Amino acid sequence: MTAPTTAPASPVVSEAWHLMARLFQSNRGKFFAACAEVELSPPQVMAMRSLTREHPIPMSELAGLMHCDNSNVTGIVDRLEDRGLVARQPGTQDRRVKYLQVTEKGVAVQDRLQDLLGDPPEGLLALSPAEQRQLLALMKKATGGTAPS
Amino acid sequence: MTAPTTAPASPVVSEAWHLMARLFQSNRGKFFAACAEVELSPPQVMAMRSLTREHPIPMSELAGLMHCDNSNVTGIVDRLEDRGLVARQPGTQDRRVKYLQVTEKGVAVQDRLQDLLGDPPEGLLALSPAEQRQLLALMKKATGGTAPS
DNA sequence: TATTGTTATACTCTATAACTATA
DNA sequence: TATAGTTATAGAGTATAACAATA
Repeated sequence: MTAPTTAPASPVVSEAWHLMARLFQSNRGKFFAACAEVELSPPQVMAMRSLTREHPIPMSELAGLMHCDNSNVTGIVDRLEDRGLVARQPGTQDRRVKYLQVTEKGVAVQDRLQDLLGDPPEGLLALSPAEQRQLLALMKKATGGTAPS
Repeated sequence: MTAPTTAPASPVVSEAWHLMARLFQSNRGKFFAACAEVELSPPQVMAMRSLTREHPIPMSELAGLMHCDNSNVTGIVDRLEDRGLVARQPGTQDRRVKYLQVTEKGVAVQDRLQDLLGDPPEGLLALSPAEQRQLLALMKKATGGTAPS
């Protein structure tokens, strides 16, 4: 990993990336609307979207996913816990770590967020079925190296 | 616009969108690193990325682009102006509006940010030239409806 | 001694409402 | 009166450092 094998970006893929970025940018309004809908701040929503009912993770892992410090997560989780959306569970092996358990109420919020945010932006729906399959194949290849965690 | 003509999302395009979102998510680390590099906060970086030297825009337009209130932009622009990256220019026609002019120093920061953030993520570079052209064609179609402003 | 999560601090972001200066 | 931007205020996010409990 010391020598980045990164091929230089061609103008073609650079423009494609730029347009992809635009697609995301134009989708941000939907994200803020969803935050307002569930009455959570954007970081709180990102936290809820990072957690799963099946696989509780430690505070520090959530901090990593959110690209912020452990100390920030303390406050964010405090507020989510105040609302009854998540619960801290001390680990059985290492009692320093606290696992984040999504509550029933939290799962309902997650489902609502999925309804609000899961659908692709309209631009993608304009693609024909064949083009949609093409796009999926390309994205599978592009994310193939990225482990699905 | 009252009857959304949105076709229901197929599983195919939904999965494609999900993978696109993952590509963006895995790119966020680069964004925060770029913020640290230029010593600006994420909102300040977003503001700098929203402005152009050639086409100054009013404060309120920047607020719209950033999906936040005018009053937030006041503080963000205050700090950018303190650093000499932008300048407020009162409009000649309507002296209430203030146009945001990027300074020389601001352009340098914009160029640096483009270096740090303009390149596509590695996953896209793994695509063959033919696939890259395919992706570009798809993105052009998907963003075709979205006016380039 | 090292690590997980919390607390303390200072600064920034955010929404809301009240204000000013223009129009 | 309406609008563009500012100011005031309170709550939330953020990085950093110091700290407690545990390992």
